[in-house]
Amino acid sequence: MTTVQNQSWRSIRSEVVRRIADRDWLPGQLIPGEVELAREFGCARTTVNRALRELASAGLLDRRRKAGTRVSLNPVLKATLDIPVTRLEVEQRGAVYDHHLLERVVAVPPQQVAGRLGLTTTSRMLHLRALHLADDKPFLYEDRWVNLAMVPQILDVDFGLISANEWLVRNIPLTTGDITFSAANASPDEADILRTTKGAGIFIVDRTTWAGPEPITSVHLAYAPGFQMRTTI
Amino acid sequence: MTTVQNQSWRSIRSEVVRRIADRDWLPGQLIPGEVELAREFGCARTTVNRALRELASAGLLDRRRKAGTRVSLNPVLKATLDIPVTRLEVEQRGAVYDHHLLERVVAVPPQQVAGRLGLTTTSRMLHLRALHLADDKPFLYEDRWVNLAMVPQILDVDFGLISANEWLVRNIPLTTGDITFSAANASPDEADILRTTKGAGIFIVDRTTWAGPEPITSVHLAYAPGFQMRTTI
DNA sequence: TAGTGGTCTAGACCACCCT
DNA sequence: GGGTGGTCTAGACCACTAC
Repeated sequence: MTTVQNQSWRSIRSEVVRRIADRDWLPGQLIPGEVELAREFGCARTTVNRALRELASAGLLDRRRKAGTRVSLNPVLKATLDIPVTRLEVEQRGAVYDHHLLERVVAVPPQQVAGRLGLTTTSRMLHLRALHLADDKPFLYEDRWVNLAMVPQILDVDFGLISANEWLVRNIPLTTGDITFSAANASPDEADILRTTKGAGIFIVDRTTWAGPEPITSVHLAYAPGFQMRTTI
Repeated sequence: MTTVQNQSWRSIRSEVVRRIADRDWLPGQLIPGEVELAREFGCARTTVNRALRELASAGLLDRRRKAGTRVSLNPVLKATLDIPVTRLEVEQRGAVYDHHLLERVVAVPPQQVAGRLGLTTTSRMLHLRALHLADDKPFLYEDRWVNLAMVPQILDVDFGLISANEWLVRNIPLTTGDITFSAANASPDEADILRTTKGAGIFIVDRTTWAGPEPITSVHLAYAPGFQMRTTI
């Protein structure tokens, strides 16, 4: 047994990754316990625990009390998407950001939107439609409903100065929600707004947001053709 | 000052999240140091550190030595996508999985593919085209190139038994890479294979995979219309 | 019920970097 | 220079669960 001294938890993590990559430890195989690894690496069990815990949360290891730690059989690929405010998304692409408010009206939302938000009542909500521009070209068409019962102060916001997107992020911290990504064909309206042709394949994001148990907003985003969302694994 | 005893790091995390949500601590604001919080919560500094570290990695806090810990000004929304093997993706939707190999040939890849993989040579690669089915309906069309210099043993695989996707995950552990999500209009070929109409909006995933410094595979995935990718924040 | 990982402690030293 | 977070230690108790 090789004993390596003065290893930080990162080194231990690397070594474990190496053993998996080199197939010293095969998928599904039980690896030594924390105590034994601590002996081998010449460090405290806490340090080994830190390394293995990180790898487990990354999906590379499966850990269970009493059962021990195994190399994952089906290492689920985890892609982390950073979804910034639209303004930053545009600026990160090296373009100049601008946005236009297309519609701002208080109305009763369609059944579909109310359902997504878990609202059975027919209470009135704020309906916003906006176009986000990158270098004066259409980038993203946003169709949003905001729950006025939760965010009444949004009625006073000047959306010429700040987008609803950005205002909500700044004023309603710590929201949870779900996101759906899909593809669609541009409707005539969407094609007109995004200055493309009807039927063009467009990238769609639907997001519903909650602050604790209370629904805040539901938004439908249609990106202009050519849009790509990138990430690294 | 309220002192709470016997708090686990999860409780501390919750309390910090509450203070941010309730705006006791405003975005950009410096929060108390670990030592002071440990005093307040009646626990060891290590425990506070664990809680704050997790929140920092979630993007909710910004931490710097000497500068202290601040509430993030622009909490970037982080969506984590779990990308399982296609077979599991289908089965998780409650459908029966099947797949057909459409083409399997060794050839020189087009310039675009070689470029993505960082290969300037015109070395031959394995070209695979396959259709993944859910309940006998087209689910995903896969167009893949595999670097034979790195994975020669893939020539012996019977892709009637296991998809290339699954074989690679099982036999080349620990890959890195990049993923691009986009929308497109189905080409005549794609429409034919996916049994849809030409021009239908389809969800596209392009993934290039590396094992350390060596390129392994580049794959183009076209999902059947109606496909949605979901996640929770 | 025994073995494994999960967590907490009290203390220590160090790296970083703002002032 | 000094204050902050980053990490490590040695030990302890506990929760879970396979056996």
